[in-house]
Amino acid sequence: MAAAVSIGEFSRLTHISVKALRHYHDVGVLIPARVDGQSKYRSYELTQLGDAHLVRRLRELDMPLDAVRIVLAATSKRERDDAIALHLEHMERQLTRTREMVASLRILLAGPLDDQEISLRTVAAMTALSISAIVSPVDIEVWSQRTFGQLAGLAASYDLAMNGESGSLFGTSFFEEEQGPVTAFVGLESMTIDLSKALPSGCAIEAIAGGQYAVAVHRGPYRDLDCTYGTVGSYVNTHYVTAFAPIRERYLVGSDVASDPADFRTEVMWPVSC
Amino acid sequence: MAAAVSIGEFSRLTHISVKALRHYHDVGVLIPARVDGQSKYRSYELTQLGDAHLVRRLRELDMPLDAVRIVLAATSKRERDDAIALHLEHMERQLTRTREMVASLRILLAGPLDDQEISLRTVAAMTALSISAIVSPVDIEVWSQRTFGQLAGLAASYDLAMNGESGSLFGTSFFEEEQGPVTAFVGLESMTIDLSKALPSGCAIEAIAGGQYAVAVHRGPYRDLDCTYGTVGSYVNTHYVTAFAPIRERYLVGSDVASDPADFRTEVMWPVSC
DNA sequence: TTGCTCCTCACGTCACGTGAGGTGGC
DNA sequence: TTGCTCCTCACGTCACGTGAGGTGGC
Repeated sequence: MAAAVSIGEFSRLTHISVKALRHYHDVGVLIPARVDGQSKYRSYELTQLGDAHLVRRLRELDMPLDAVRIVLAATSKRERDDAIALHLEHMERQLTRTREMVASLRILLAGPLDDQEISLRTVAAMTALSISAIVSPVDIEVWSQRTFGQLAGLAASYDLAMNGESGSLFGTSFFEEEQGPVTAFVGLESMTIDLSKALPSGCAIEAIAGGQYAVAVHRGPYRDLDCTYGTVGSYVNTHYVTAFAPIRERYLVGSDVASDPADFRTEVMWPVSC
Repeated sequence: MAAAVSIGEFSRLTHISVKALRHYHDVGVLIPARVDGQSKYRSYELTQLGDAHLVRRLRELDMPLDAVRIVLAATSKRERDDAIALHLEHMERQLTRTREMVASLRILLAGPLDDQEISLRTVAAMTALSISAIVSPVDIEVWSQRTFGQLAGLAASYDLAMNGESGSLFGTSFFEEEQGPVTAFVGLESMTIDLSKALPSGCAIEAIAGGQYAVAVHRGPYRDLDCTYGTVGSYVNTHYVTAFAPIRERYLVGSDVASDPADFRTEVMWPVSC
């Protein structure tokens, strides 16, 4: 039987506050070895120190308590390491995002971009291979990467000739409610399409509607798209009226051809009512 | 008079959710240019886009809304840049902390440290120059840096000969309640001390009590002190009883002599009841 | 007129922190 | 016996998100 200590002593041994320890007990992350039935005093065994030190580190890295509980519950060392590695990857992405945002902030503070050229364009309908889903802005970059990869793969395996166009449609709730319908599509050569093989669920061959759009080219990483949205949308709101249709992006230069996000070029297409 | 748009359109123009925009209105961060008296509909002017884009970036960088409000309220560009620079510095520290914690995690997962030698020591009282304050663990590193700098400066200007000892005392609430009394001290040569000049408030020449301690040397960054605390404290709890006295740290090798935290050496002194 | 947009509560989330008020153990 | 430690609520914090239930404008 290992030696047991009070919650206060355990706090000093782990550098975790007493309030936090009680909370970890409540949510089942660090359960005291014994709880006195009468006084409700908690006692911790010294063998729990390892877990506690791990919890402190994971929490410092902002791992959610649910994930921490899973790590501690892992029976094999391999399982545990995997769960942690997953979180570290998540943190990597976070760090990248932060770095990008700092860069983006510096650009914004440096002053407005050069006047962006805005043109009015009438776009015809197009046949395309598409995948749609409910996506939220925080996930959009990863989702797009994956989805355009899938689209290319599908087009190849179904022998569909792409016409080089690629774009996305965004339902308004994507912006207004932090999650909404997004359709990623690649245009197809207008040709007889063999659908003897059924497409996997979730993707479709469909007509992407045409319409009238105000268009500006966004240069740089996707993080800064809001500025170009502001420019194009301001223009439309000043001179025309926003039409009731999804906002559209058209990818001219993306990560498939440029390695540096600074070189990306994206057309922001804002629907205009005629 | 600039063109005005609805909250939904402003959301699409800024990539800020409608709920967030309403919240920013409530807390006075982004106030709509007009609010209809009857319908309570908010309208935003296109001139507010710049502020909104800035808010989005600052929030992505986790700047608190109170700070964001201050940035937007800044009248001069210089004032604004200063407020932002301050936050970026804060983020730098955050990133450093995260990197350190990842490293610390890897060490912890690599397995337990070599058996640490624990010795029992009776320490005599010592005359010291000290500064005390209520500090919380998140601030302790910065506070210690500053305070030991001050102590060295004071000792020099008051012609006090230091004996080379430096350490800190931690009240239990420092660990248990995430904030508590901390005393940083440097030992003085026992000599006649000239106190014709009064010491600045907050610091004192006092006797640091002696006592019996279990001691182990912690090697490496301060982030990992919890492990050594666990080792020493476990030892005491297994073989003795923790005494009612502050926990003490003694700095053998710190940032003044070593540039790499991996080379730091710190004695953790756990009070033992005799 | 129908839907869509917008509105205001009220409450939930996450990981604790902050007291208040009370008990147990040496 | 006195203080100290520990206990359990209940509520606060921060920045929104989640409905519910209702109104306004084209």
